[in-house]
Amino acid sequence: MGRAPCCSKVGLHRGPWTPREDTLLTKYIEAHGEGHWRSMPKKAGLLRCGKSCRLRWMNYLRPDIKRGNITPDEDDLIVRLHSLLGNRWSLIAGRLPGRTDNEIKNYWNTHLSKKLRSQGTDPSTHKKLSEPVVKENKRRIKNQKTKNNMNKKEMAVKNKNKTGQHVEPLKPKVHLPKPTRVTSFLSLPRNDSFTSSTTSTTTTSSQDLKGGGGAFGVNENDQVLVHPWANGVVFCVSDDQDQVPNSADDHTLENLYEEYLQALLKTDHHHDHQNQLELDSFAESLLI
DNA sequence: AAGCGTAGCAACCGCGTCGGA
DNA sequence: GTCCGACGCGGTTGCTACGCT
Repeated sequence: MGRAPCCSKVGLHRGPWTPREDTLLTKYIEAHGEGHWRSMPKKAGLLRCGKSCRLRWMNYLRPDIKRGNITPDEDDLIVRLHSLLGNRWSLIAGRLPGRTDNEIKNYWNTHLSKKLRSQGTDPSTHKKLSEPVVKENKRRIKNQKTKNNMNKKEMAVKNKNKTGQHVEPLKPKVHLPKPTRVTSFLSLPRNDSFTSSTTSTTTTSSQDLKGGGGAFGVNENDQVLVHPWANGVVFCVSDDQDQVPNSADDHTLENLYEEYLQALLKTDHHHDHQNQLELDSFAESLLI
């Protein structure tokens, strides 16, 4: 089935957001909450399409967004999660509170893929390359052809407006969400966004719940412990074997990853065929 | 100093999926 | 069961900053 563009381009602003637009969007969402992106621009007095508003909010204006450099721990976790999940940026971002999928995707494309290549690892397969590739980036040549004639002063002004606000680099503080009890396996939320599942400041729409997953274990009351950062991986099969970290103080990112990996590959030493089936099943669970 | 090439990242685009009518 | 609006995701593009020659 054909699909119409998300919005009419006629009369709508495009390109970098102005501080005024940011303010309008922020105030509207603070007053009315997220969601209803399609109708939001009009109600908020913005000449933007809903998609653009959503993107701006999700990737830049959200109050819980963590700005600043990716830490080595985060860096390492991204690489490892990518080896498990592939280019599922939203899932990876869901494990890095305060980071957005766009940010992680950009970071991967600009830093990590090159870093892995320089280390002799294929960034897409995470397997060793026969020859390390140091240089890449073919597309830039094309971009040069599109460069305009704007002078330095104009460029500086435009770039300043691009972000609309000064952002202090913050030292990221990685923390884990607490488990959430739900009563049914079938009702497990699948939520990419850690924040939307662990805070009450924003409304969680049904669409929000479609996106992610949670680590869960079944207790004797047939309840489930959900960890939004673990996306469907079973961590606790009984109360006695509860390996779920309760706070960031208890576990480092390394431990988090190890548990994640162990749960994922817990049958690693069993039959390959069975193991593959379980991995396939896990992969499917990510897609549900 | 000027031009060129690259890095970095915000924003856009198109498609897939979900859920209600 | 079908249609369609809305949303979310991943890939890609556009633009500025900056380093190198």
